[in-house]
Formats: sequence, structure tokens, C-alpha cells
Amino acid sequence: MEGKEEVKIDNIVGSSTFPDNTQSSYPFQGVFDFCEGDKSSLGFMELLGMQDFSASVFDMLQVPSVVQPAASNPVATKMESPEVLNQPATPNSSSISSASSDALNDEPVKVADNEEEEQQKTRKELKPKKTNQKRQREPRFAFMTKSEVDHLEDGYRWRKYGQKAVKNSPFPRSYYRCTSASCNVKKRVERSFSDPSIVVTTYEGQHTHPSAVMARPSFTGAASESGFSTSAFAMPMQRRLSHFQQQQQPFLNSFTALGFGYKGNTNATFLHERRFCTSPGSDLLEDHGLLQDIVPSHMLNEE
DNA sequence: CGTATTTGACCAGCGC
DNA sequence: GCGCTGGTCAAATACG
Repeated sequence: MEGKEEVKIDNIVGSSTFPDNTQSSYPFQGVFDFCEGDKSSLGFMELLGMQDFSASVFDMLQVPSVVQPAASNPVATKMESPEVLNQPATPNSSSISSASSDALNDEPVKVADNEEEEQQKTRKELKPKKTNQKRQREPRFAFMTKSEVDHLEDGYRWRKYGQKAVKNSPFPRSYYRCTSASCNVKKRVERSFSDPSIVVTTYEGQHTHPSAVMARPSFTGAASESGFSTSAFAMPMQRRLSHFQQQQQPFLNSFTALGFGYKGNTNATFLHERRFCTSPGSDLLEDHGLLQDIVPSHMLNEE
């Protein structure tokens, strides 16, 4: 966790008003880790009773890949998988919470953007492929979700093409590929060993087509009926993020990658209460209706 | 019958 | 080189 911006969000309770005046609420708790420079992002969300949070959470898949890695990565960590975690080159950010989730600590998700470049740095072309070209990988995003179901509905259609046992884990890892032709997005789904209630989903690549769910005319209505609308959830975030977007684009991308997409398609309003636990006994932050209510002030002030 | 899933085999990358 | 592991393929199977 060193060098990461870490935001612990506790006890967030939100509610939305839909165009049809139905109300929904979606209490959740979460721990978000933001890596400096948006080189990787990691999120853990506990969405209470919320299985289908589809589109907005997964709008990340349509977010342009960001980030060029810093000039050097002296602390690139070799993980059990070939993926590497981009640690910030300047670990001067202050962690406002060390009480991250156990799942994050015990079983960190390694996410790398520009993995190809990272591989070149970390592996030094130790073993060039016969084909004279390394297997190319798309930027990846991962997040952890507390869910009873492994394969969460995310608005896209996936075809399972493999399943493998994972070392040191009793839970297998499933491999999915987007069913849309010409769309090369893949995702891996596995359960956390340390907390079986947590599903770790890793996405690779970006969709070249709109979400099937978003394309469904009945989506909004269905969401309202089910009591949740992720689009409604997403939309207010856009408003709240807007003023922050210009100066904090990298962070915003992380934020978006965690699912706070801004492709909402409703006129929902967003009423909420929330607080940050910057430290035990920390004071509640005043709600300004802006991103600063969500992002600690020191992050907003950072360059 | 078409589509999705399962599952063993295969391959590549990496450490020793 | 060998073994381990992750990732993918593809035939077999299941399902609607």
C-alpha cells in the first residue's frame, strides 16, 4: 500500500430519485485504493443487496486507457502472476487510512496499465518469443466486489472459455471473453482466498461496442423496479466530478475505473450521506455536493 | 439444432 | 533443461 492514495469510505448511503419518481437506495461500504498517476486502480465495494450494478460500475471498460507510466518504476513488484503492480515513483502521498480491507492486504490485485512496457522494463527481454513479438496485453483494471455470485452482470455478454485452478486458492479462476465480434475484451473472475465472499474481477481491454444493457430500452425501468439504478448512481458522480476533472484527470480516471462512470442516462437526482474515515474518530466532512465530499481535501489540492 | 459451458490438453513465461 | 503456473484452445457435453 505504500505510496498509494487510499481512501476508505465508510457507511455510504445513497438514494436516487428516478424520473418516474420511484426511489431507491443503495447503501454500501467500500475501500478504494488509488494509485498515484492512475497507473493502476483497485477498488473494493461492498454493495449491500446489490447484485446488478451493471453499467455504471463497468463503464470503466469504455474509459480510454490512461497513463503513461512514470519514467522509472524502481519498486515494480513481481507478483505471482506475470502482471506487475505499478507503484508510484514518488511515494510522498499520505495515506489517510491504513485500515484497508483484509482482502486487499492478503490478496492484492495486481493491475498494470501499459503492461507491455512494464514487461519490457521488468523482464528485460529475458526470453524473447519465437515469433519475435511478445503477447500484447491490453490495460487491465480489477476490482473486488462482495457478492454471492461469481459472474456479476455488467451489461455485456460474455462467453466462458476457460477455468483454471489457482495456486494457493481453493477457488478456480474463470476466463471470459466478450461475445461481441471484433471486441477483444476479456475478464477473469475469481474469489478471494482470504474472503470467499469477495469476487475479484479483472478486465482486460476496452469494449468496442455499447453495453448490451445500456442499449436495452427497458433498462431504466427494470432498474427502478429492482430498486437499483446504476446509471442513476453514476450520473450524479459526473456532476460532482466535473469541477475536479480538469486538475485531477489521473485520479478521475482511477475513480472512473472503479466504476464511477459517467455515462448515466437518467435525470436522477442523488441524495446521500457519507463520510470518510481518515482516521479513527475523524470528523465528518461537510457535504458540499461536490467531489470534495468524496475525495479528501488533500487529494484535491495535490498537483 | 444452435449456443454456452465444461474440461483436459497444450503452450508460453518464468524461476531454479 | 525441467517443472510449475497462468492462459488459451477446442472437443465434448449440457442446455434451451
